Amino acid sequence: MQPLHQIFYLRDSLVVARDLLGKTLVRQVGDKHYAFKIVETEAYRGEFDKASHAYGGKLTNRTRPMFQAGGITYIYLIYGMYYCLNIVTNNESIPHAVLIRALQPLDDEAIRYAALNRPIKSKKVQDLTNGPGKLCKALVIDKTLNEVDVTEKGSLWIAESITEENNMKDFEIIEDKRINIPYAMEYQDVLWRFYINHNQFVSVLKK
DNA sequence: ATTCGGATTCTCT
DNA sequence: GAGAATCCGAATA
Repeated sequence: MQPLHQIFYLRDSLVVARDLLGKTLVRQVGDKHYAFKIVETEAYRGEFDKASHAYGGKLTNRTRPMFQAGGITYIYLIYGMYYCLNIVTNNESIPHAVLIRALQPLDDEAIRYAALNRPIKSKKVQDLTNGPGKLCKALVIDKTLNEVDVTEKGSLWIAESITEENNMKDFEIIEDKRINIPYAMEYQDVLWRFYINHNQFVSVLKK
């Protein structure tokens, strides 16, 4: 299993958000690997996207990672208590990013790791990683993993899909509005959220 | 089944 | 000082 090359990320976040579906996110701690399938994403496009933290090219300490070349993480704290994981895309100085909204554990090891770090009452496995805040908690992703290079093996990286089905893109992609961006004016209704149809780990289904 | 509010703290003005 | 790319439990219907 090899990391996706940086070329993959040097494109518009709208394209990368779709292409990341079915790919494998690897959380590496010590000599252990925990593998998860990416099943739901959202594209944020800084220049003119009012939902983006980098709207209008706004460069601050927080948004700085988005202005780097694609292939690194952008992680921020939201509502004072949850982290969100984004993958920066496009070229340097174009602040595009893809929010990872839901993951599916690919084996029992991954499930155990998630359950250990995010104890919940629910018996449903889906509830461990079916949301952007949930998956960060379950995979122990916080600000210390900000600006991590996901194109090389390390604490967090992304690989090609591990199953033939996903490599063939043999699944239907649903397009829908992004979640919880009421302040984004005309951009709150664009269909920039993508998820794998019928996947049990998706956080919010289209109405 | 759907709606509502509280938790909690970083970030920017 | 305001507000946030969320989650969960409680209340309502």
